[in-house]
Amino acid sequence: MRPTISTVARHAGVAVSTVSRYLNGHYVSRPVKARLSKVIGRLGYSRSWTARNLSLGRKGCVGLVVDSNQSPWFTQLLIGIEKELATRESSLMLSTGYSGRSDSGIALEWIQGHRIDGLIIVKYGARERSLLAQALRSKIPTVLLAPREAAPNQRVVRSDNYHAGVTIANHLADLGHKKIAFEGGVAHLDLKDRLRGLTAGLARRDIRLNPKLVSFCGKFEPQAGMEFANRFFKKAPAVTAMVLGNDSLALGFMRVAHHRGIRIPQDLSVTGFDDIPESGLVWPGLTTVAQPMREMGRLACRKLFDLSPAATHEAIECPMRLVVRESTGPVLPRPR
Amino acid sequence: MRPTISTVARHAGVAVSTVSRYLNGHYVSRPVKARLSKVIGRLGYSRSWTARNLSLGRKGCVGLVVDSNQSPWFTQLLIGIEKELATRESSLMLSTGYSGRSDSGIALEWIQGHRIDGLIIVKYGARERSLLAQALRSKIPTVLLAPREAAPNQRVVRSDNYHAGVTIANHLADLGHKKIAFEGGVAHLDLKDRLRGLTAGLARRDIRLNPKLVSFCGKFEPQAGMEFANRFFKKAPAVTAMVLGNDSLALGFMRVAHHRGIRIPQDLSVTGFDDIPESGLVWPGLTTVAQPMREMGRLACRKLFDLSPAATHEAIECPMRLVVRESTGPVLPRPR
DNA sequence: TTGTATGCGTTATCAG
DNA sequence: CTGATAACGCATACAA
Repeated sequence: MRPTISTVARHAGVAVSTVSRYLNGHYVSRPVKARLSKVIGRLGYSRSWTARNLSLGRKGCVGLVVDSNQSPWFTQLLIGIEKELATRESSLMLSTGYSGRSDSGIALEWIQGHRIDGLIIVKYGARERSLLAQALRSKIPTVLLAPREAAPNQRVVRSDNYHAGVTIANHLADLGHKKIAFEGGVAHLDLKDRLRGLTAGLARRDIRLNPKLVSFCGKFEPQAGMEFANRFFKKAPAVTAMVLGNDSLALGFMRVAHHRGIRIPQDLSVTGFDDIPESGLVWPGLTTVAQPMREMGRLACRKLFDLSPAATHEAIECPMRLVVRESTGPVLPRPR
Repeated sequence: MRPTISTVARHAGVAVSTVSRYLNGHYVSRPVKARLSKVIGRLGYSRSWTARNLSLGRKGCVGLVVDSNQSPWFTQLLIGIEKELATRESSLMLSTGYSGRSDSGIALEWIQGHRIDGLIIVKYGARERSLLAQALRSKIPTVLLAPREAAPNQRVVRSDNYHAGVTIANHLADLGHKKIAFEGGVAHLDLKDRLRGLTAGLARRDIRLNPKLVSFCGKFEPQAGMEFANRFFKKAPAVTAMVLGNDSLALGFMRVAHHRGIRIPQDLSVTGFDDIPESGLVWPGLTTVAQPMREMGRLACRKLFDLSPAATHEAIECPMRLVVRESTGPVLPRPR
């Protein structure tokens, strides 16, 4: 039998309420304080969170919902969240969308079972709509981290995709590129912003992004990047730089390029978005724009616990940082 | 105010105990059953896990402790664990070892705060010793997933590293390799097993692994693989195949190889262990031996809830699967 | 400053 | 089959 608060009370010869007050840093006389400290140490007592939460009417847990295929994103995000959560005596409950089902069942049960105080949904999209609806109905604070689609009047933390696009535009323009193609993957909010930024950034440098060289293949996986690459190289458009909608696509694209003997960046510069760990691992390393996942995780927690009305109205936009590696280079005079 | 069990009882005109019995599938008469079903649906009632757990004297949560730098491993592992946990009305609490501290503070608090029913420690090593000790003291069932060091009489799930080594040995021998080098990274239990298997497997094919070509650089990161590669290529030993202790090292190694113009696999075959996602993403793809992480996660949960004495004595060893990609090829006649 | 009493939402043990 | 009632371990008005 583990010692409970009443065990402590008995051993110290006081009432449980006194112990409770002691534990919560309220009024206790010096001598009693000393005695309790001793008894607690001797018994190795510590509070039961379950009981404490029940009494306080809270859960001491926040839920995190994330698609299972986001592995690279993931770790950084977790670190940020955990660090912030530790401050709040709260811990993390996790659900990856493992089930092939279209809804996020586990998280729904969290809500219905009153197991969480708040919810963070990563990359909110169609599959998570019913989840968000349920959270709203149950009045569980929810923040959308890098949502894929708009959700009005919600707590949102995202990265500044528009300026990321501008950044890529400037980088490529600086290197002398004028013939540029874009393949975005899935036409989500984020991706549209990236494209808008790219287009605007290039325009500012008097470069026009040919609409015929802009596409969305509808997927995000490296495999999709490979398939796109095969189509792309078959047509072999006169292009000196290829902008992919994210790093996964870009890595798949580069893999095929190597296979076909295309030299990067001499024959073709390639860029991505996100800066997943793999991007620094391949050769040539992928030039990309990094999302500050760790920071975003941390901000998501803050916003979750921020009950001011402003929280649900002002989205936080984190700046993305250009990471120049070897996959981009100056335009060379000789043709491909 | 959310409906509680007594709200339901009142609306249905029965006692709370009856509702409880209904909820847990015990004896209830047909008419009452029907009435309760209706009332619960109308009220949108569902049980409070906090209260339920308190009453049942359990926590409804298992803790997962994992080093933060294991990202690739991670997702697969989580999927396996979650799937199994869902069966047991239990959910997952997560802690990555973010803090630079040598102990795993968050998990310690879980134990002390009685927040978890069980604990899974991934890659148990020196940093987790105090955590395991605490878990034992508190009698919290714990399973060690792919431990780095031995821990007698514990629940253990690992992969069969010895046979993985043998598998690599056979693969290379089949391709005609005789001059083989090995760099293991950190000399953990797993790595020693891999080396033992490799050595034995090669010996069975009458190939001797030259001890001078066996090393442990003491790290596991791609960066370490890169540093090792630089040293390796400076000495340029007469070797046709390089076996790295894990995929991260191998990827770092290959990156430098490319950079130096070494052709893989024509000039040098390279293999790793683990099959992290990146290994299939680079070109050439890395030949490696896959750990069935998903399955291991699932087995870890099973073992956690298995209270038979056998559980703590027989370690589960999962077979690893050879994944042949482009980084290995036959030995070519012409020298480097 | 300390003790008493009550509530948090369930489950389980009893009688009836 | 059903209904009181006592746990579960802690927090907090309120009274002393």
